[in-house]
Amino acid sequence: MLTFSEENHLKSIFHLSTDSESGVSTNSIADNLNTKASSVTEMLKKLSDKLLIVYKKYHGAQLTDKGRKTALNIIRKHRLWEVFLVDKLNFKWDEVHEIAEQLEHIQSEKLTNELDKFLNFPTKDPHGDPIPNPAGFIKLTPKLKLSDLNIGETGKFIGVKDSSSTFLKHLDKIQISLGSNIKVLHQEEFDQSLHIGLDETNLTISIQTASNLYITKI
Amino acid sequence: MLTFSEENHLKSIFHLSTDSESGVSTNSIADNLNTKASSVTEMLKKLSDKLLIVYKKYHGAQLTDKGRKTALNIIRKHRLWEVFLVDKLNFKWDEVHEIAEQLEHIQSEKLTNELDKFLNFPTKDPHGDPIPNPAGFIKLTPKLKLSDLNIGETGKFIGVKDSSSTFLKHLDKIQISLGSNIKVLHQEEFDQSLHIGLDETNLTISIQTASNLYITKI
DNA sequence: TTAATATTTTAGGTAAGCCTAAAATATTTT
DNA sequence: AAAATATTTTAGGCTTACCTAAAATATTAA
Repeated sequence: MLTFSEENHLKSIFHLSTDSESGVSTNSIADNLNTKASSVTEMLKKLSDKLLIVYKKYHGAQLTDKGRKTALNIIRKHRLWEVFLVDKLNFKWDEVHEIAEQLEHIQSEKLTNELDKFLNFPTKDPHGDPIPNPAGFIKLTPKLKLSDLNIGETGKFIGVKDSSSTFLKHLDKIQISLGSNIKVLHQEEFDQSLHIGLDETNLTISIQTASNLYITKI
Repeated sequence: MLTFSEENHLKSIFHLSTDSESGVSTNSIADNLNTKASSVTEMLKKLSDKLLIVYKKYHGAQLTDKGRKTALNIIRKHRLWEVFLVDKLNFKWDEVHEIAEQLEHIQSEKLTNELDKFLNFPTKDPHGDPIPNPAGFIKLTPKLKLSDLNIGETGKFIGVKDSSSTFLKHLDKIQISLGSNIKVLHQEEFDQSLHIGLDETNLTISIQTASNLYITKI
């Protein structure tokens, strides 16, 4: 049985691992969890003792198989609860993160699996992120951003990099939603903003927005 | 924002208050929460500082209005989640308590109220206990036990005193369920066990069982 | 390849929430 | 109403999870 703090550290290490291949740095975890490096060091020792990570002083942390499975189970719960909140309880996609952060720590394998069944075995959460299966398998899709496309190319919007409420509300406002097909028409030299085609309309989005949209090429 | 431990103490004081009118004793709270009297004393001071209870040294604790509202909100969440687990996720009534003990601490007023709506505003949990409304109002029914009936009287089974998994499974086994009409036919002198009529059949139940069944006279 | 800088760890401190044992107070019995 | 007993509080300790500041190590720049 892990504490909330231990679970949060594992989750953080998992998320930061996908970006960088080698060990996850103490500072990056501290930033991610809004805590201090010294606190993270302590926790890394503890997680290492529990065989959830491999930790070499001054060289960051990497999840063991056991640690990765544990992290994925927490992420599974987080994402299933998000689906529940949006599909069943009328929450908007920008309102669910904080609540799921709490719900992801509820311990009951039966609960998780019954919830999964009740929701009809969803494969993605409301932000387009894949939901791990009970065995800890997750279907990772290549992380191509809209800002990576060349002029003239079209992508299908499949997920967000930044899932903050602020960003999600911004997308709602400009009416970009999961599944939208987006064509890159032109890029401004001055500020790299992109003119895009979305359904029947054209609009301009900032490079900051574009680099937070995951897409697949069409 | 209260800690889990503070919430659990408030809940405990609420439950113990219904039995005894005056202050709830330190020891009874300690027993209820599987902790020690000295730990409870510390917590009572804290809750008193936060104006959630009135606490006089050596004379136990009583909830203030604020404390009672807080306790009832936790109980509301607990019971709504129990309904969710049984009605939507196929849990049995003896399996939900431990999970609801975790879920009751989730903080989100919107979540609680949307859950309530999703469940169609239930008034009772799976054990027959009333669910407080959002304002902290609860409909307390007089706690008459089956063992209080006289020979020949009939009662409708509306709730359990002991909601342990062991007891609930026992009721399942002898096929007594919420709403059953039970007629007291005869009492054994030797061990006070009761012969009862239930639907078309007769059976014998121990006095321990009978004194854990809440009923209303018919 | 040494010096400057950045990162990480260690050392030592705090608050919450638990504990045991001893002291203080209440209650019950004689 | 005093003695015996039970309950509650206080005192002092422990662990977890934080923190700051100083020391150690790694990385980058000159």
